[in-house]
Amino acid sequence: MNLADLLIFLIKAPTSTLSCLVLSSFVQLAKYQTELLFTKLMEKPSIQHDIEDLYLNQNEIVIRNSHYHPVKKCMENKHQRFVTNLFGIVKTFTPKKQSLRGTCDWVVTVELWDPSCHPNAEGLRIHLFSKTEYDLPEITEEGQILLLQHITIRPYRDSKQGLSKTDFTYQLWNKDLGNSSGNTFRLFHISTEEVEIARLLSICWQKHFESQHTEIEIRPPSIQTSSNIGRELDTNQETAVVTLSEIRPSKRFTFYGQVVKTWYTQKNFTLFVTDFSENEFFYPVTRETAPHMRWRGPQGRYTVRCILWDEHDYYCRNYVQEGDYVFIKNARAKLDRIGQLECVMHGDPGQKYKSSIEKVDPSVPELNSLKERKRSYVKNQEVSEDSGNTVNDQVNPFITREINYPEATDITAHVYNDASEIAMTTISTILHSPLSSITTPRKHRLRVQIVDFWPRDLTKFSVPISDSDVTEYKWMFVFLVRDASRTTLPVIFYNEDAQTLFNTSTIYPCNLKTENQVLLRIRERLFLIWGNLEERVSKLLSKGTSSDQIPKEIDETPWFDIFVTEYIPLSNAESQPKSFLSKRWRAFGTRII
DNA sequence: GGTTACAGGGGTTACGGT
Repeated sequence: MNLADLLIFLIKAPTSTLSCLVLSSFVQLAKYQTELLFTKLMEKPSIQHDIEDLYLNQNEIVIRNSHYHPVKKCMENKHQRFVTNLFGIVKTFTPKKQSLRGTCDWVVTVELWDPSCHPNAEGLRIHLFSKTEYDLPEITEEGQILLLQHITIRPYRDSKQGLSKTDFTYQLWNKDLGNSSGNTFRLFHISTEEVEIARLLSICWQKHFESQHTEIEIRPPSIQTSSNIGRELDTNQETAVVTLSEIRPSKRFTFYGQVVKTWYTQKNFTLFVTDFSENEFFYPVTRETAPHMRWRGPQGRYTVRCILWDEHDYYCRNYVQEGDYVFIKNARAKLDRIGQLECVMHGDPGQKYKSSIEKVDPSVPELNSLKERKRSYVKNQEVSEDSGNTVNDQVNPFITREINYPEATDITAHVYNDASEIAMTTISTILHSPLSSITTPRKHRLRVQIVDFWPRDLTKFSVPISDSDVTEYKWMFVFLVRDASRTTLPVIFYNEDAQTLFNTSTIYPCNLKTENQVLLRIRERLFLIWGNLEERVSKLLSKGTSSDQIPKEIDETPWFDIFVTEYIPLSNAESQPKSFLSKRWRAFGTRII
C-alpha cells in the first residue's frame, strides 16, 4: 500500500381451548400422557404458558378429533413422509403467484412458526398449491394465524418442508383475530375451540416478537470481532461452538480448527480442518488407508474437509494458509457420495445462514482446548514410534508451527502504553479479517518494529492547514510497522495521535523547516523508538535504492507495543464499494518516555 | 403423490500437490 495515498485519504480526513375447554382436554390428554406433565400443566397459573407447554411437550395436539403436529415435531420426525394438520403463525411468506413450470398451479409459500419453535429458529416452510389464486389464503402480513389441514411433511435439503395435498383446507385469522378468509371450498369450518387456540397463539406471538422484552432476545447476533468471537454465552444451537467430534450430517455447526491442508480448483477452495478431536464419520486417513498420500497428519478420523464457495472461497484462497487457525460459523455438514462427512460453505450474500470463516490469532483463549488435544495427540505419536516413522514424519509441520511473539522483556523501545485492556493480535490477522468484521471500528494491540515512514523528510511531519488568516500546523505522518507475522501495516499519526506519541510540550506542530530546535527534539525522540532508521533510510536512498526497496528486516530496530484503531473512513464507506483497501489504522495511546 | 415453489448451488475419490 502506498503511504502517500493513505495520507491523502487521511487529509480528507398448552391443551385445547383453555378455560373450561382446557380442562376437558386435559382429561383427554391425561389418558395417554404422563402424570408428570399433567401435574405440571395444572400448576401453571398462566394460560399462555399452558399453550407453550402443550406445543413444546406433546407429539400431537388434538382439537375436535383433528390431530395437529407442532412445527418442531414435524422438523424432527424421523418418518420420511407423513400427512398432518398444522396450527401456527405466519412468520414469513412470499405472495401468491402462478408457477411458471410444471402444472402451473398458483402457489403461496409460508414459513409457519408455533410455540414449539425457538423464536430465533426457522419455522417450517410450506408450499400451498391450488389451481386458482382465489382458493389460496390471502396472506398479507407476518403474524397472521393459520390453520392448515392435509399437509404432507417430507424431507427437503437439511430439513423438512410442507406441501399441500390437493384437498387441503385452511383458516386464516388477522393479527387482531378478525377472520380474513374469503369464500372458497378450501375454508375449514371452525368452532370456538379453534378460535380460542388462535387467540392464545396470537398472545404467544406478541410475547415473542412484538414486545420490547423479546426484541432484545431475538435481535441478530452483534458483529463479532476477533477479540469477542465465541466468548458470549450462547444457548442458541445454531451458533453454539462445538468440537468437530460432535458434528453430524444434515446440520450446521460452528467450530474452531486448524488448517492442515488446502486444495484449490478454479471453482472452489478446500480446507482440511482439524481440532484434534475424533469423529467416527470422518475419513480415517492413515498410511494403510492412503498409502500413497503425502498426508502428514493428523492420522485417523481427525480431519474434516470443508469445501468453500463464493465469498468463503475468495477469502480463504487469498488469506488462509496451512497452519492457520480459523473460526468457522454455520458450516453445513453433509455426507459426500461415498458416505464420508464433509462440510460445505456456500455463498450467502443475504446472510440467511450467517455463515462465515475468519482467521483467528493463535493466542486467543478459545483455542486452548484445541491446543491441549493437540499436545495429547503429538504425545501419543511419540509413544507409537515403533512403526519406524519419526515424529516429524507423522506430525504435519504446519500443525506445530506457531507465531512466537517477542516477549515483553524483548521490548527495547522507550514507550509507555496508556492503561487499556486491548488484546494482542498480529498484523496478518487484522489484515486478513473479512471486511464485514469491521463495520464498526476495532482496537488492537500490536508488538512491532518501525521499518519505514512517510514522508521521508521529517520537516514535513507537520503540515500547514490553511485557514483564512491564520496558518495552523498539524501533525500528519505514517509509520510502516512490522510484527512477528512478518507483515507490515501503515499506521497513521494525525494531530493528537502524534502529540500523544511525542509526549512532551517542547515538541509541537510548526514549520519544521525553520524551527530547527523542535526538529532536533523530534529526531531525539524518534531515535528512542526507531533507532537509527532515519539515517539508514537516508543512506540507502542517497545510494539510489528505490523507495519501495527499503529493507523491511532490521534486527536492531527496537520493539514496542502500539495501539491502533482500525476503521473505514466514513466518506469512503458510504460513497464507494467497500474493499479491503478501504481499511485504515490510526495510532492512539502510545507514548515515548 | 410430490414437477410447479424452494432458489441460491456449482465438486473426484484419500490422490492431486495444481
